[in-house]
Amino acid sequence: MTKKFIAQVPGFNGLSEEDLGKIEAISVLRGFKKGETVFVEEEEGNGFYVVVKGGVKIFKVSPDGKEAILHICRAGDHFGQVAVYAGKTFPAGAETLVDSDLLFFPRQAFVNLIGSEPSVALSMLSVLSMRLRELTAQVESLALKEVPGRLASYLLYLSEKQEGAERLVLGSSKSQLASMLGTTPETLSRIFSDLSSRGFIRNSRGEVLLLNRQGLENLAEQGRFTD
Amino acid sequence: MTKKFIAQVPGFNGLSEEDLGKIEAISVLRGFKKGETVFVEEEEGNGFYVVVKGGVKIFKVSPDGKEAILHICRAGDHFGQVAVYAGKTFPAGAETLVDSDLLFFPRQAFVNLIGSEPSVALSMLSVLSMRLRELTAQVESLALKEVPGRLASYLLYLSEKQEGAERLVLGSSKSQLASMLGTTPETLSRIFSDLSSRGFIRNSRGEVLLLNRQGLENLAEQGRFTD
DNA sequence: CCGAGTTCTTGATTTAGATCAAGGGAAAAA
DNA sequence: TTTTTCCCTTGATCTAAATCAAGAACTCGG
Repeated sequence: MTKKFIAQVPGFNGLSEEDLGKIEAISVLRGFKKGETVFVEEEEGNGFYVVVKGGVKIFKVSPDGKEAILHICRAGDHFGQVAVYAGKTFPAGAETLVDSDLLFFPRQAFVNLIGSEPSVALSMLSVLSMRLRELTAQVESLALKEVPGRLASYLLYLSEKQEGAERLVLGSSKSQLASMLGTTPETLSRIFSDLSSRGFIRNSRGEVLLLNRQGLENLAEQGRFTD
Repeated sequence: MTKKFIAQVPGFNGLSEEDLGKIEAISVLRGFKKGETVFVEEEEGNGFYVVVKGGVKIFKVSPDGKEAILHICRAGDHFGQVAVYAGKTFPAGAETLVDSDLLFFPRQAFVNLIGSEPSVALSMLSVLSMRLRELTAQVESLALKEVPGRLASYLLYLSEKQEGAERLVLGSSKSQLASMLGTTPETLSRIFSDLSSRGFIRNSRGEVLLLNRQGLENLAEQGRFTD
């Protein structure tokens, strides 16, 4: 039953029936209510997770309570692997945004599996590499782009994830989005209305309509308005 | 001859003599002059590198010429692996900072090796995971800390890499350091003199003396001055 | 359908840091 | 040594974005 799901998870797809069976055998399904903590930063990690249903934010908090969201994981996304392969602690915290089902993979069992199934190892290397690519883009955004440029990049990224749709679902509150882009809700709100008045987007109830993709691409590329 | 070196590379150490021999067999040693391009962003990657001697900066550039340095690789560091395991292009550019010797590992040969040697696969997962942890810290710094906090974090990180020394070698120009911290040379210079006048550090010719580790740790943790 | 609690927007003000603009010093070349 | 070049520092100004402060608009439980 979960095997059918596992066969479609990025990083597990393309694996043999046999591999899938072994993966399923060691996995544990866990349900979480909205707002539950999956793990906290610095916690010892004895396994990693894959989202079956729902959403999980991966985040860091500063001593004065400000939050930086590193990633929002959706169905099919892996998280918490770093603690499995290196060090032992999670580099960030994880909390569900909505009621969610997660598959848990215990560390030792999964490491054993990798040891005997090179195809699984290669898949995991690929998953980690893609995450690395995304984090690289995030550092680039924060270091080189102004907030409007970061928002444009993010909207285009979302559109890509949603099959290139012009009408896209934000899937997170504006405040959370602000935390992902390294800014505040106030600033983000102003930039949304600026982009709207420029005719780049239209924005209503958690949905955004891309009206000028070219303009957004330019803004994302340049990192700021060029006029 | 390179085998001796390989045996000490993080990610390869701890492997059997046999594994090391196979790794050596597929590696190619390449020499680079200072300032040479190893690869450019978006280039197709047909392998990855390990620094034997020297230093390599991994960076992104914005259209208006500003540079964000993601990492400076030193002896023993791996780079360019993302292109081997996922996608095919390098997510950032790489250029030598000094005359450098690099070991190159061709994609297909290395993937084959991983397929037959699970221990190598686990080592690579560990290397990628550590990189992920570092990038996570970088995003946190950029999103949550002010420049003085980022500098403090970086100095402590360097000190750790240099066996906890109080006197540490920056190993890069102030301008490069500014690019690593997501700021400008002017701002960095001001912050160096501020930290000096507060008695936190002393600074001369590429060396920094940590005079108040507690103060720096506090600054790094808080992300800014608390007075 | 209504009220309580969020979350979002808009406005006024402040501020960290970028930018612009000269100097000053150390290293490399001559 | 002297000159050239590059990098670093210091100063003055400007600006993107944070912060502070109300309102307005959704959301949800009753």
